[in-house]
Amino acid sequence: MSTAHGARARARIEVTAAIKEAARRQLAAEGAAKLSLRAVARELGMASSALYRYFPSRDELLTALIIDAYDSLGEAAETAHAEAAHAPPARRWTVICESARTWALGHPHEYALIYGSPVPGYKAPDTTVPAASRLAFLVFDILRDAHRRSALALPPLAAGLRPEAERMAADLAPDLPPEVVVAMVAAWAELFGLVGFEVFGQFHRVVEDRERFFRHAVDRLARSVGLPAAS
Amino acid sequence: MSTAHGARARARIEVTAAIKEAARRQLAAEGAAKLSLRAVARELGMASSALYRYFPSRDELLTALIIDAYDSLGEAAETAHAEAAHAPPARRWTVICESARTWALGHPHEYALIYGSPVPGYKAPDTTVPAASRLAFLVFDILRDAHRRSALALPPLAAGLRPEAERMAADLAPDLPPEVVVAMVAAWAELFGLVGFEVFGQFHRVVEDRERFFRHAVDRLARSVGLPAAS
DNA sequence: CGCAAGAGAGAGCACCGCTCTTGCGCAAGG
DNA sequence: CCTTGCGCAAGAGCGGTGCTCTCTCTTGCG
Repeated sequence: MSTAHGARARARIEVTAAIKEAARRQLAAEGAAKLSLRAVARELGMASSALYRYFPSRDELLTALIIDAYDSLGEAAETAHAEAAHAPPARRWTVICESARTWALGHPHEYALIYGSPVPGYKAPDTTVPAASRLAFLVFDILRDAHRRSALALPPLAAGLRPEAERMAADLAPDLPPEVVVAMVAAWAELFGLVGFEVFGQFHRVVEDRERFFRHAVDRLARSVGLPAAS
Repeated sequence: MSTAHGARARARIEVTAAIKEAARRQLAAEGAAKLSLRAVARELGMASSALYRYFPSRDELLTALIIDAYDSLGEAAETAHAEAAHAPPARRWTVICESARTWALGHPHEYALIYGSPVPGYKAPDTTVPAASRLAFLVFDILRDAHRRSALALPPLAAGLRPEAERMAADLAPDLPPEVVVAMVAAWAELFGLVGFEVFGQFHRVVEDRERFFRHAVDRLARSVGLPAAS
């Protein structure tokens, strides 16, 4: 089905890639809301209607860009993490957080696409899930590793939250203590709160030394999920 | 100039309000990106060009909606806080966080407007700052109160961050310890990470008992800024 | 080598933000 | 009371959008 049996198929793949590339360029320049099929077509020197041979709608093109964005972020984190693979868990957590921040700052519009306000009327298809999960896998791996070495302090857990915590753990990481899973999910959301505030300019005139600030906050997040202090 | 000398001025005020209301309705239905002057005009039964008598551009209308959103959120939080004015600081923090979450869940599109991805090509004017500060004032008041009662534990602060911490404290709350200011700003961003993830659907199939989860996370945030445990 | 399938072009629909001009009607001033 | 000036709405129009439909022409597969 896929593996280029034929020049036709190969040309199709190339044009598809060119479209995505032009779209990504436009995304970076203007943002998702201003992504325009006509402008992409103009840039490629083809009629706007011709694009519909490759993407059935603007939304489908957006989906492709979303998946690419998740993959780009995931790959950035994986690469950064690989270099610190043998560092202590807390250090690996920091590395991942910082690579996420760096990626987000370098690709603000793509970040907005995946962690910003959802595009109204657009429902992300399940196709995006695997790409979106890459980062999470990485983090849970770190926690599992720490847990295996018994280097994980159990965060406190409100009594009333225990059933939900156990449900979440069963779904996400059955081999980790529910306390850790809950703390991790919260830290996850909080991490993207920090990154989002910075990327979206909410720290303007508030935080100046953002790198250090982020590093500090992420350190404290690590502690909140039970990862021992380290740097 | 302003104070209703004449039916003319009053009509103007009413029409302005009607436009904002219709726009808000459309915002809730379609999102900020799809907010269209023509649709608003259609809904009000007037020519699209007539709207420009009231708002010089779509962006100005957006600005008005943004200010209203900040005010609406601020007022919700102030009302909730007033009812708990004499509770211990940690409780007041919880109340504010929960009112912010409740407001955000009830006004997702307005939330996206002020804490989501920035609208491309739109630069928020300084006019929005006062409205945006209402919530922050409230929180700093709580911290000041706790500090006055010596009920504030100093959060740890990375040595390298101290200069920045002192700069931030001087800018934001000179009467609070820099450690607390830094922790508060981080908690602030983290809070909106939690709220944003919930509002934008990122917790779908991950967290089910979101109310309790949020409450738990916010409790831990309180502790992270030095507010003593309480409920 | 013939021909169906695929690719692109172009016109057209309904919508968008925004501008400029025109003309109506209200309200205050003489 | 009448008139005049101004606030306001409307309409046409510009350049843009996503998307559809039809038509032509190329191309590479059987």
